[in-house]
Amino acid sequence: MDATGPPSPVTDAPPFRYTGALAQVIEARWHDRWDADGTFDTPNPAGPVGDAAAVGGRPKKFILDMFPYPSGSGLHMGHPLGYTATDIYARYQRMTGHNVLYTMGFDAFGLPAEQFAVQTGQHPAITTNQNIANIRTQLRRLGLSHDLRRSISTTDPGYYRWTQWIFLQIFNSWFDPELKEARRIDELIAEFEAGARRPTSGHWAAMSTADRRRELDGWRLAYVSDAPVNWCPGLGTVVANEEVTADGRSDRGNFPVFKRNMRQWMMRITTYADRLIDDLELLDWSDAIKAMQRNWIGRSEGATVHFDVSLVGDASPQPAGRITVFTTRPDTLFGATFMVLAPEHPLVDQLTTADRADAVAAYRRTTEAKKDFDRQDEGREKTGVFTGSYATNPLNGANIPVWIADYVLMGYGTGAIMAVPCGDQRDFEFARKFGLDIVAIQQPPDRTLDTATWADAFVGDAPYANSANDSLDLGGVATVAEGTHLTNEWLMAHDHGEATITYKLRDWLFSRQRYWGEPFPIVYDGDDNPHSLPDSMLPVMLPETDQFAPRTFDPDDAMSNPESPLDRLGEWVHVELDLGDGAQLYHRDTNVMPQWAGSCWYELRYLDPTNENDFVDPANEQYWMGPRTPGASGGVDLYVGGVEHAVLHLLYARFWHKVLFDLGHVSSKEPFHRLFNQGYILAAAFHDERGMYVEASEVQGRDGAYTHEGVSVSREYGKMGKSLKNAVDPDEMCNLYGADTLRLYLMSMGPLDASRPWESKDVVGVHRFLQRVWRNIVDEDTGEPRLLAEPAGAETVRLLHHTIAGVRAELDNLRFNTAIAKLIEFNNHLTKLGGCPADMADPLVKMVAPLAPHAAEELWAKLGHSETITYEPFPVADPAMLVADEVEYPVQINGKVRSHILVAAGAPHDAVQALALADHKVQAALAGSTPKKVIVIPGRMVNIVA
RNA sequence: GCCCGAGUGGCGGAAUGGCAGACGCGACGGACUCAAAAUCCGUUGUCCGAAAGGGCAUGUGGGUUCGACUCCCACCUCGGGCACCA
Repeated sequence: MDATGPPSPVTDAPPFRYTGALAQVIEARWHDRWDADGTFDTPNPAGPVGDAAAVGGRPKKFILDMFPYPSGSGLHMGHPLGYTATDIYARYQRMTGHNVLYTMGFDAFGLPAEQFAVQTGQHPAITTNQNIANIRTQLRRLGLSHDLRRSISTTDPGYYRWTQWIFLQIFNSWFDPELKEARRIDELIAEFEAGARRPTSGHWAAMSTADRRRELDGWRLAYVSDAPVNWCPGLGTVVANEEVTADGRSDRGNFPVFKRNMRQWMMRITTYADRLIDDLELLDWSDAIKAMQRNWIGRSEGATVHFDVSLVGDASPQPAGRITVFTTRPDTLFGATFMVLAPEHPLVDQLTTADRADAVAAYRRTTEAKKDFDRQDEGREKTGVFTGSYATNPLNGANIPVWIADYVLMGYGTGAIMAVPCGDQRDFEFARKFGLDIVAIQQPPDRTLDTATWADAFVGDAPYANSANDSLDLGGVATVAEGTHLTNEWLMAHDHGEATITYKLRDWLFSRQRYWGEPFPIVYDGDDNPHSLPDSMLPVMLPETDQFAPRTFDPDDAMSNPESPLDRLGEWVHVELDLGDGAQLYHRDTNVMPQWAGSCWYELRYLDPTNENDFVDPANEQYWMGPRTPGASGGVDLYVGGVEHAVLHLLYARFWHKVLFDLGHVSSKEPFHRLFNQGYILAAAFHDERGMYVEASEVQGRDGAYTHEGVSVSREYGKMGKSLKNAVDPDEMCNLYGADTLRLYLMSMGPLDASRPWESKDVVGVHRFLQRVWRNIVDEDTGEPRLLAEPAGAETVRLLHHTIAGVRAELDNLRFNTAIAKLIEFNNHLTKLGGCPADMADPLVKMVAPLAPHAAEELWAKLGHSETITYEPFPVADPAMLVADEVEYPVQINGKVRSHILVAAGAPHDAVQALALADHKVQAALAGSTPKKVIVIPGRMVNIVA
């Protein structure tokens, strides 16, 4: 590749020139100093690291990174990108008087550590700790101003004790549909006992203990369910919907995933669907991420409609029954000319007539053979079979055939649809293929009502036709919204349906058959009823074993069954406990929690990392997270991380936080008030003729042609990483230039939220900048300060204040690239003066400090200061210095700049106009003609309309 | 198909509706050097021109405006997300 080498070993360079080598000496010195002094320790209002006096009246800022998974290959360049941004912001906030909470933890449970452990035979705890130690070293090297006392790892029993505790909070809660919030299960029991609420079936007083237990389990926010889940034999575990790719494979390992009914833990996240959507309004997140979350939750308003149908099943002759469908267009019900059920719909057996039995069975076999993702291949020709049964259209009494087809999915809505071929393209195609009726119920512009002439379905507002019965007439209705409203009222009044909202979001599958995760704080009695363990028995420690490999299967063996590694540990599984009814035998839950569990609440533990009595002291939570104004969300002030967590971590964490809020454990409605998604780092990647990637750093480039070991290769750009073999190691960059240069380069590449291509040859630009700042202040031969004795002139002072105002504005808005550009401009000006005037040095170094903290600390010390620069006040621009005595106005004629005039600042409109018209270039351009109009924008420009 | 976002020099990028191209890389010229690297100074959108100066330029086509990279409409291209979602 075109990577330039290091600034080559300098033999005759001045001894105190700012080189990569000197930078590393300086940086190591300040890392030690910061550690020794506890420079970045941040006081809490309460608890072990509490110091109310130190907190004082300062405003707070909680600045958070998405914590890393401690991979064996260490940090990749995307980590320093986000971490540098938050560090700069944190340092800037400290210099503007804020009490800043900024630290880093490790999301250390999960599949890769376990898979590595299986490969090497080493316990995952050992490799995890080694990796964490390695990454700590890397983070330290970057000069990140973390409060190290607050660091956590999700694998630490002192941490996962509280993950288990929060799980039990959720387990022992239910969602009150009227109040739309979680409440303690005790309160539900009290409501049942008082008769204030009726159980789903029966009367509480008359129910057996077992029935009561079942009833309560049906309300819990965490529950065991025997529902269809994603079973991945290749991984040997079930996985969440969010972990299955669009083509039906596991996002880790890329194995096939099968829908199977299995007994698993679920979390009732669906009860929070509306709040998860509505509260997005309170958040300072990008529209893109908000849209992704809304899209994933998939709220869809419409109606359920019940169709009477004759059931022909042979079990017991059923005179009549009902098929319930969901539709977003109840107003088109008059046009429903047939119905379609998903092939696996439970009513299909009963609906299939004897003469259709063979055809239906054959069709169901073909669809079963296909995996979910094959069925979602859009554009595929529609397939389906008639069941032999008919339903009645409730609006017009029409007898309409009931079909089954795989374009209807069991997993959405009710698994059945009313087909309105005139108004739905899929139904239209199906009707055309199988010769079913298509009745127009709207009069589209440019079409006749004869649907035989239609090429496709019509969707939109248009006058209704064929849409009236004795009690409902859509004749005069103009819009879909109004038609929907009227139809819904009719359905309600005639007991044929009601307005309904459905969601794409499913409940969260929360158990995994792995070893390296949090054990469930749950035991089962002899009847397999789950019991929560009391807080005093937490943490449930992950048992020691050397058999941590999960049982995996042939990736295509859909009928295999999961076997958790913990199942094998009989001595751990079977326990005698006294849970209040005397000592009894129980067996433990042998699942572990998914990797997302630990990251659902880690920001809260940072607030109070060593608290043994509570997951966080409420006083600390209120101080750091609490809403500052009534109705606000509260939460972390700035959360920076990659967009890849848009619907996984960010949805799960919001859900847990909301439960904790409802139960009164936190004062903030949302965990992350402001979210900023950094862009990806891209880099050139090279592949040979076979499409195999080659190590990008070994590629030679000449005249736009590239070779690797003599073989011609092609260039492309892609996300920097191992898979494209184009990774650049942060440590390597630190070795070449020092951490400050790497930080500046990462920040100067472009806006933080944009993806940007890494170009190693460009790094030298910001390195030269630091070198010039250094040289303007320090003598390269002696290492002593060499400031210009004479004070800065008016122009320099004015530029300084412009720079201060600009840099502040850029840092406030995370626009680090332009902040750096403004500093370079100011420093270039000083360079032209021949050095830094004595009165310019302090403000310059302070402005550099958040961006390049090590160099700034060193310069600050050389300028005679003994304290760290960390808490020095950031320079403030003098407004008086921002206005010039004279302003240069561009003078446009018809929008094109023709001349410039110098005008005293604050000159009146007429004077500016007169000066502009008197300008000789303007005179020449006007050539004697009289301007039609002259526009003067004060302080900006003049435009003459000729 | 739907939902986000982006198209500006050779490259990364900068511009509250007000002088397009800040800042950096690269390139070119020069200084230092025996030489090279490193460093420093200068030039650098493009076309015409010796110069002064002028023409053309922010994906394409329209529009609003005294004035548009910026706002509106349509389209094209690229990136990201979702998708037989009823």
